[in-house]
Amino acid sequence: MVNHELARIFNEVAGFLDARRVAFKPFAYRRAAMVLDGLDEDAAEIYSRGGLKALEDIPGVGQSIAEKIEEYLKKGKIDYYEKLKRQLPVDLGEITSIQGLGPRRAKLLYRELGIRTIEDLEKKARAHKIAGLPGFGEKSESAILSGIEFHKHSVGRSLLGEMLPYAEELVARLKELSEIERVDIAGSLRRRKETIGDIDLLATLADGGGLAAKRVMDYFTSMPGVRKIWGKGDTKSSVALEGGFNADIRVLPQKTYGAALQYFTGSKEHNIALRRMAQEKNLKLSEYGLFAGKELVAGETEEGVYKYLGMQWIPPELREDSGEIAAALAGKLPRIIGYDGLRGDLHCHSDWDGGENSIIDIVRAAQKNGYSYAGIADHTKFLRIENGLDEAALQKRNVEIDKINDLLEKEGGGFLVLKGCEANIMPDGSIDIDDAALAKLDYVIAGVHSSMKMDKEKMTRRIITAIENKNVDIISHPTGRLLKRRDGYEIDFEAVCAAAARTGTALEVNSYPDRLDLDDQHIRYARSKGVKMVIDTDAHDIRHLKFARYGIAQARRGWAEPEDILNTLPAKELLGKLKKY
DNA sequence: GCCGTTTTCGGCCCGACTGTTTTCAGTCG
Repeated sequence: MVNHELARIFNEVAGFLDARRVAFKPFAYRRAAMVLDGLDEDAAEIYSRGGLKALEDIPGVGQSIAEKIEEYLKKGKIDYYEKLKRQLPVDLGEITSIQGLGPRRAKLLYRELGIRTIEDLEKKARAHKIAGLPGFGEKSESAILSGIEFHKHSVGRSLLGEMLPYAEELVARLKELSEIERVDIAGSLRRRKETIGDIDLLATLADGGGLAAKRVMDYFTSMPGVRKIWGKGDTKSSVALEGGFNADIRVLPQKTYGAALQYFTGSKEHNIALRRMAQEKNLKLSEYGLFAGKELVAGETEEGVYKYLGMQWIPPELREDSGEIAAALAGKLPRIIGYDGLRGDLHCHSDWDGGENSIIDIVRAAQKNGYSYAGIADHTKFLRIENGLDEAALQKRNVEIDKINDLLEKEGGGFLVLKGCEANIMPDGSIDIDDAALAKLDYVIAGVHSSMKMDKEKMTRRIITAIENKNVDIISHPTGRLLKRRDGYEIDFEAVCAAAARTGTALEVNSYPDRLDLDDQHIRYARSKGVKMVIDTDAHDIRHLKFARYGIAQARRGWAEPEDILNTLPAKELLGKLKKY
């Protein structure tokens, strides 16, 4: 998939243009990057299918960008981008990933101090060369240093939402090989952690011959997208892929495949606890099987291993040594929500607030997804840049939704469009739009989108005030974190949960790949306090509806059962469970 | 650079916040 790389390049081009104060073009390049990133079809396929014309049919891609994509596909690089990079030889993508640094300041740092990379930046900041530059002071310098610390923790890990589709593509390709019987994703990716270090694949061979294994290794190390081969042996190979991922494959014997899958899925802590337990029963557990003395007693399947140890099979999402082993021994694992457990999405942005798709397009996509309702939660007026709707516009949109519901009824019913919004929680906890307008909606989502640097006490009071608003049913992305970019705002989550439980306000599990907010720990705490949740995608494009599985994964990691998640219910029951006033 | 119920040119990308400033530039959502 070249889309990801193209998106990265176009985002960087936008940054270079920003640095030179070029107007409007950066916006165009960023839009094209965003669309490319969300595309299902590879740009290379689109081009081979329909040439430049087909590329220009991509929303946000016109003649100029289409030609640059063509150039990239033919030459592997884009002259315009290379030229911009020569003129400002700075790793813009990296530097601007530090909070508070954008293209303009990156340019200044290069001109004044020759800073090109994060390493340069850290050196100069530690040497106190940055405070004193025009526009920089003591606070900027220490903010840069703490931004670098944050960056170090997240570097080298990729988002689940980037990695999983890529890994699934690898699995599909490997399955085409006649030598291969079975391929699985293992490791933290199988456990659906929110960020992933690398892709671990396990496979068994159809006939088990050594020659077949060699062919699998040859195939794996010469796949398109392989940038570098770290290692290549008879049963294990390791490669670096474009996009910065590493992937490993191991070929394993069928007889003990389950034990290997268990071992390589982890987590390490889960495995240590499991091995200790096995030891107490005079058994020995390793990737080669479960042994009583020298006799192999289980190992062909994972289920067999767990069963022999006297416990339920544990879903990979729970394997973190956080109580799942005791629960499995007692036969009391939670009946966690399934990946097909949602009946609708309550957080879709339509073209009314600048999203990509019309309401009817969202309906069709949601129907295709097997949903029985879609909630349209457009931004409200405070968020001007997101084209937030004011009272009058919201009312007009409601009329359109009524019309669409009439149409759906004529088609035979069975699908409902719900009227919602994603309102803004102002610094004092009030909502940016009139109560009367909110009261006309089926439900109201409210979220913090501004003034995020409040202290903990103020931010907590702000969110609780919103929770106590009789019109607010759901709090969106409750902690505000952005993976690999910034931590959430400071809040007293226990107090927020107490208020949510008291008022019957639901908290959102936002499925957007860089949010996943609430996270697994928060979900687990919230459900322990009886707080209801909804799993939403925050889709700005119908292609984002498929992000739901990342939110579901997070909920599973948080031990959530269907009863904890309101949008596992049919629309009528769901509306009945939302806050009453 | 893209786009078109303002249609092939002329709009589009606003407003709050922060830190550095005494009136503003840069960043962010």
